[in-house]
Amino acid sequence: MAGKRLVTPRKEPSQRRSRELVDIILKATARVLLKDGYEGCTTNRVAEAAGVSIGSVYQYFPNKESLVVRVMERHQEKLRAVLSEHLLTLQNATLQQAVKTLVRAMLDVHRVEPKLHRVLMEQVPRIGALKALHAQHAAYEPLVVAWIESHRDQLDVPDAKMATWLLIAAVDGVLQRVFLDRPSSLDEEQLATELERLIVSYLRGVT
Amino acid sequence: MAGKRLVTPRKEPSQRRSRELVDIILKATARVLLKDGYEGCTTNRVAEAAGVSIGSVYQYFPNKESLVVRVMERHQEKLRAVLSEHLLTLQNATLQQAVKTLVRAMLDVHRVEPKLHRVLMEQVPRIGALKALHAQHAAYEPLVVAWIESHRDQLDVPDAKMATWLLIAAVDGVLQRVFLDRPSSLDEEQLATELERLIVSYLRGVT
DNA sequence: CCGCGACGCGAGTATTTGCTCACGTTCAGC
DNA sequence: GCTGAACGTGAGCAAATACTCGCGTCGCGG
Repeated sequence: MAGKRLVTPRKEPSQRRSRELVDIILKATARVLLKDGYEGCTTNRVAEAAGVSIGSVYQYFPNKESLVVRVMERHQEKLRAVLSEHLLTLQNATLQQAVKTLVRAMLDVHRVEPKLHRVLMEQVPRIGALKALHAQHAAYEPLVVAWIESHRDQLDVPDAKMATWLLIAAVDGVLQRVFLDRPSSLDEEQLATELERLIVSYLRGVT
Repeated sequence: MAGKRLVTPRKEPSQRRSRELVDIILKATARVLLKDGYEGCTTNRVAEAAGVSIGSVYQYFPNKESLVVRVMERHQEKLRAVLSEHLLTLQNATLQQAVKTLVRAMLDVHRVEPKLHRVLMEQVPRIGALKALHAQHAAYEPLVVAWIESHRDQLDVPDAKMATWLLIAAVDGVLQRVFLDRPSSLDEEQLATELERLIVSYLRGVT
């Protein structure tokens, strides 16, 4: 009988006023997350920050978790938009060019509302939405695999799937760290160059 | 006047019985973390799991956070022990050998109580202890930097510090991911080999 | 203009949480 | 064995939290 926790809205807003309300609530949630972190992000505080009654919040969100999940989803939609835009340009590019645009793309992705991104990555305990994030990453994998396989002659990669997984994990790990510690001494341009070197070296292989 | 939150014990256990008590409490905390996650890890539940009065918990721990912090610290002491042991062997090793032992070392590190490790990494919101972890990583950086610089003739690295930072971030990111998703299809031996390839390629450079 | 459903409100509730404190128990030194 | 300090207990408190519900308001089809 222990039903799962709902994260879907309990009522779909139909009139314009209510759709705006939902937007206001979500923006307030993001603000509270930034200001007070996840632990301090209570439903009452969100309602207050939104200038909205707590009852109104529960009209469209079944519980606290669903609020944060929706904020994450919205954020990731933006990220995906940015990434997709870049990915279009790498159809017929050289190895160097392709890697370059990919690295810049991922750096760009992390520049979308970096503070919110940081809080979401850093503080939000792993709620369901994180699986969605990994699933999204996984969605891009076949693209990269295909690209690698179509350039096999220039590369030295025994297992395209493995290489893809490894590269995505590595690059993502690096970016994660850059935007968590933000070592100010770190020049972003240099970082990009080195990341490119890392990827190209690995793909080209050595004897 | 808003004092910082204490994480140091409010009273040092002096007799043997009480020292054992502290140990029991910390082990119970770890168990509860595993079973109920961070959110579900309440002081009352920890006391119950330890078969100990809630009052006894507060005799040695000033608040809930300090419990988790101590668990993290203990865990990391173990990790550091494992890593240090491995690092001793790479004084005068070839590039290939050194990288190999390093990769194995880091894989080994993640095998110490992996379930606890996962919960700590995944669920524990970033409390003070995480900074300690990064500081610890940073502590090993100079070692690697020195090693790189002493092997400069065999390598192609413009900036040793940058390269070190990047490699540690990348490898750590990969391992993080391995032990979070645990894609069972992933052969650990193959992963180690590929990680070595990644590192060696980057350090050797390509034209 | 009317009526009804969607909308918005916020005081209030039930529960949970971290934590205290007054009191009983064990231990070490004499 | 006696004594005082260290230890251990758990009922219970103050505060916070997620969430409800009855009521007033708005807006759209007719």
